[in-house]
Amino acid sequence: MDRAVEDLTARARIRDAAVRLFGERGIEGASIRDIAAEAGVSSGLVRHHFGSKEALREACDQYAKERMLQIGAELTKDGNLTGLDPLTLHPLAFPLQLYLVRSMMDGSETATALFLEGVEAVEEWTTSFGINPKDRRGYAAALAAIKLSVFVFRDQVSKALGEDITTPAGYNRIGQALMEVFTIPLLTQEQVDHMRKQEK
Amino acid sequence: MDRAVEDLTARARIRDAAVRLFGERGIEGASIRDIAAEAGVSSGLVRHHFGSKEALREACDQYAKERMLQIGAELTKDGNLTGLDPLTLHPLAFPLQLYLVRSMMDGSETATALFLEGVEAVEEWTTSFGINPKDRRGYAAALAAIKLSVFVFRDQVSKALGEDITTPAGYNRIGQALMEVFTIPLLTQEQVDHMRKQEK
DNA sequence: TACTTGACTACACGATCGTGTAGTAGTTTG
DNA sequence: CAAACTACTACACGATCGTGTAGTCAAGTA
Repeated sequence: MDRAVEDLTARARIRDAAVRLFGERGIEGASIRDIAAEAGVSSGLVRHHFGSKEALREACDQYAKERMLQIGAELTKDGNLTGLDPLTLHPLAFPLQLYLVRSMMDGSETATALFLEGVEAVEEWTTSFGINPKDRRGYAAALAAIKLSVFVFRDQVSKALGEDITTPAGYNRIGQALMEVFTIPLLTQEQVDHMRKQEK
Repeated sequence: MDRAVEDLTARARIRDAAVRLFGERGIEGASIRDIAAEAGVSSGLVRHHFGSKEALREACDQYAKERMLQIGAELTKDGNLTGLDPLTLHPLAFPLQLYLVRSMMDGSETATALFLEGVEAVEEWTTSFGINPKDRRGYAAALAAIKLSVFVFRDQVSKALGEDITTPAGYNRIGQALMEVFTIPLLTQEQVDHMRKQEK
């Protein structure tokens, strides 16, 4: 990050603090006073700049979405990312993802829209790479959810691995493991068909 | 469910209401008064039976974990489940999963312990089925997280599919899609190796 | 200089939170 | 029969919540 914290405007500091605290503690769990303290301003200034807590949340939604798209564009431009890479855990995206997941779980439309865009991106990716599942949409939705899963349960996964997956080393390890999931076929088509008949 | 709601003791009704509301709104988002109203009792009775909100949460943790293991045992006993089935979305497990995920995100040790047990179960499953990833532990952790992913983003996935995945029809559809993820290899081993070199 | 405007703070408001206290009704127990 | 215990309610407490109001201060503008 090339921006020093003290160089940011108060409004930006508030927004960054809100994304962080909302993401860490949930929307209900982070108070305006907490956010103001984190940003080093009075609680009244939060209201001055954003009007209400709900409006602050929407501003965070918008900002997080734009930043995520921006970061995604930059990383894919360098050509070192495929549609499957766990961009999710990239240091720049980390607090934004944390926030967006919380916001999704709280029913945010903006965050949900970003998920849907992700599904469509995966859909196009499978098409262009010649992957043809029977239910492309369902397949893409499952993959989009999977891309976020390791992130949502980062604490649990870290504990299982005995290694913090938010560090570069751990991030690489779980990334490799995730790749292996997509490399080793766990089931044969016959098994899947057999299961389908059994289910209801 | 063979138990009628009105037949449950007040304590059980409170616990069920707490699991439901904690799961839907998060721990901070559900007040003791909300839970009491949902259970049809006074807020004082919640305190009488559980002592404090934190103690109520721990009781819910314990109950949800036991019920999940119980349900899992019953379903696998019938022999119509493999280690990969999205038990996650089973009607019986649904509110429990909802709660456990929220509890995990709030740092619950009991819920995290359940996740770790899930990782170990997947580890044993891969071993007995002759699946040999380079990092078995990491592989199992990724799979454990994936099993929960579709569930966490059920609203988003439902919206992407235009079909509620908590209904039997939608549940089958996303289940099939998830199976396909494990059936179609997305990457070759060479691609994975190539990626590994690129990363850092 | 006088006026406006935007960033910012201090403080008080009603509501709601988790919790504490006191007490009632019904059953059990000696 | 009296004492004890359990399930349960009503109500009040201090703290904290989001929000509202009033005002300070600095910069720009006519």
